[in-house]
Formats: sequence, structure tokens, C-alpha cells
Amino acid sequence: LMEEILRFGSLKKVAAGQQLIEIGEIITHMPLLLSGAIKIMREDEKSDELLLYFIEKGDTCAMSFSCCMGGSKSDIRAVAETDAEIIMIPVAQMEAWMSNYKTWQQFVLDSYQARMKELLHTIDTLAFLRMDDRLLKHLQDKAKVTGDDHIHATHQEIAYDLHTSRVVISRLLKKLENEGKISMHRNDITVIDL
Amino acid sequence: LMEEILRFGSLKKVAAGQQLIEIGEIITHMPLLLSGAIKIMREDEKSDELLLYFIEKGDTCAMSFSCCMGGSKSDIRAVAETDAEIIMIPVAQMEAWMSNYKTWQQFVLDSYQARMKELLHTIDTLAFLRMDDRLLKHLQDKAKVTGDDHIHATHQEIAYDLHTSRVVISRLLKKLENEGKISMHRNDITVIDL
DNA sequence: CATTCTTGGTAACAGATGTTACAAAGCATA
DNA sequence: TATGCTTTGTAACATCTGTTACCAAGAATG
Repeated sequence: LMEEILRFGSLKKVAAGQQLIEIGEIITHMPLLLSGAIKIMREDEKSDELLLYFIEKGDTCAMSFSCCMGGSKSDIRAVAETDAEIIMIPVAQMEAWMSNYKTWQQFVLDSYQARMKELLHTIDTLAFLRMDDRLLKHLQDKAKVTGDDHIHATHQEIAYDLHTSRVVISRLLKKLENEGKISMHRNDITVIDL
Repeated sequence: LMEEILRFGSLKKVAAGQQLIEIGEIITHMPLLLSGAIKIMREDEKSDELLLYFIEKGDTCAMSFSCCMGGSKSDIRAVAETDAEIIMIPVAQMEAWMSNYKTWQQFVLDSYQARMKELLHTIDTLAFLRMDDRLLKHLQDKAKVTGDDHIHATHQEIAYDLHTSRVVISRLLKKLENEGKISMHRNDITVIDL
């Protein structure tokens, strides 16, 4: 299987901030993430955004798999959170491997399972947490996937990820700073409470 | 495949309100829903509940599949919303069919895909809608899966499903009634705006 | 240094949601 | 009928979140 992955997959290097998949786009390749992190976003009709979760090294986007197989359109947007290396696998191979390689079959099922858990986690966050906790959790997650406790993001960018307004984020960040959980400078938030 | 399903699956009839799967439970069978509807709930540490979605005729709970295969515990609770007939399939067969039947493989993948979409829908609802719209949507969904525009539920029960308080539901129901979208009697809400 | 743009801080207010408390209506049962 | 339980209605208030407006600090550029 490894051999086939190397033979048919094409390596793609992307820079932080680059968009990989757009909502409504037809998916022809399934990404396997070798290094870096990718953030998966959801958007409604009014262009309101929400960060669903991050994908890390070794993961794949199970949703893209089902899109490929069904020939349907992407429900999500994927954006490189950091510089990243990705192996792109054409849809034809995936279908073949699904029958021929038990390990691939298992990998795909495990991916679905993992993504499902992430979505449940996202739902928990939305349903059961208030914005201050969501914000702290977001900062911690972001620190984790980038491997850096310094976060380089404006308050506005964070507000987009959490689907709220810049003023709310500024207010709550100041509160977190007063509580000693983070420290702030322009374009730089340091997460202390990891 | 149909033959094997009939041979190895056991038919189970459950009454409305009966609990099918509890959080943390080990899953040994995968349910295929023949008739009726099942509601899937999520719960946090503080026992706060949230309705995730309904499962209808012909559907299965893809999450239970992955639980079976991985031998892991259920992340959700399943409760019969109406009387229902279910075929329970033992884990051993599922694994075998996965290799032997292309159609079964496809069915499982389609189920994952469908459940994933439902979860995304749930996330949209939580992230982008206010409580009044969530409530109306919930009533409409409930009317749809039961096939009855009369909903027999107390305000408290609805509040649990939407993870809010009874007073909030009473307030918003009264508002929906004034807007002509529903009509109310004790233990009975009629959805007009379907 | 002067100007401009981006980013962040804060006040003041509006609206949505959650909480507590209490009363009234509907139903069941002795 | 009298009593008690469940369900619903409503007020009053607290808190959280969103919005608007404006200012100030920091960075970039001439």
C-alpha cells in the first residue's frame, strides 16, 4: 500500500493561509497531511464563518473521501493554518484500495470515526460553553497545532473563527489577561494556561 | 446480502421512549431502522443534554458501526422517539460483509456521509440560529419524523432537547403562537408553518 | 517628522437568553 | 367536591453577547 501511495500520490507543499478546498467545489483528490496543520471552516448562506476543527499530521479529511466517492460537492472550506506538506491521492486509487487493502479500509473508517468525534467535540463547545471558555479553548487548540504558545492573529481573525465580533473578543481577551491565563501584545497572544 | 441480513440479524421492537444505547456503553450490534424514529442525544459532564438529530426508516447509526469495529464506547445516547422496529446485526457479520459485499461497504460509507451531514447541520443550527428559529426548526423536524403535526411534549421536554430552560421555551412558544406559526394546548403543540 | 493605515481599548446601549419566584390552569385521584 | 400534582404563564431581574461609536496606540510609509 505504501508503495502505491508513493506511486500515485502527488506531493503538494502549501504556505500558511493558502486555501485548499472551497465550499461547493468538486473534490477529485483526497489529502493526506504529512506535516503542518489545516483548519476546516463551515459557512452559512450569509457568509458567516465558523471554525470546525484542525487537521494535524497523519490525519486526512474524511469528508473529502465521501465527497470523492459520491462525486458530490464539498461542505467545508480547508485553509492551511501553517505551512504544510500534503500527499494528494486521486479518487480512482482510493476506490481500488478500498477493496484491495484491508489496512486502507481500516484507515478510512478510522478517519471517519476521528472526524465524527471532532464534530461532536465542536458541538459540545457550541452547546455547552460560553464565549470566554470557547475563546480560551480556541487559543489552546491553536497553540497545540502550531506547536507554539505564541499566537499571531488579530482579534478580528479570532472573531471570524468563533463567529462573533471583534469587540467581544477584545473584551474577553482582556478578561483572560487579567485572570493571568494569557499575555497580549499587538498581533501576539501568549497562552500561559496550556 | 439481504439473505444474510435476515439470517443473522434479529428483529427488535421497541416502544416510544425506550432507551436503546447509553453513553459509555459498549456496542455489540449495529441497528438498522425499519420503521419509526430514533433520537440521538449528546450529554456533557454536568448531564446537560442536547438533541443531535433524528434517525429515520432505512437509516442506521454510523457511529455505532465505528464503535463496534473499534470496540470503543458509545459517544451518544439513542432513545426511541416513536414505536420502532429495528434489525440488530452482530459485529462479527459486519466485518465479514465489509470485505465480501461491495454494496454493504457502500452502505456503510453512505451512512457515515449522511451522519456527518446531519452533524454539520446541527452545528449550523447551534452556531448560526437564535433560539426562536431553533425551536421552530425542532418542532418541524419532530413533526416530520413522527408524521404528525401534533406534537405531544411538555415545554420542559423540549427545553431538554434544545439545552435551554423551560421558561425560555414557554416564552418563545407563546411568541410563535402569536405569529400564527403554531397553536398550543396542554401537552399538544400543532405546527402550522410546516 | 507628518501622515496614514491597522489594530486594540472602552463606553454605552440593545437584545437575547438564563434564573427565580409565584400564580393559575388543567388533570388525576381520593 | 376537595386535594394534590403537573404543566403553563408571566413578571422581574441578571448576565451574556452583539452593536455602534469613538479614541488611542502601534506600525508603515512618505
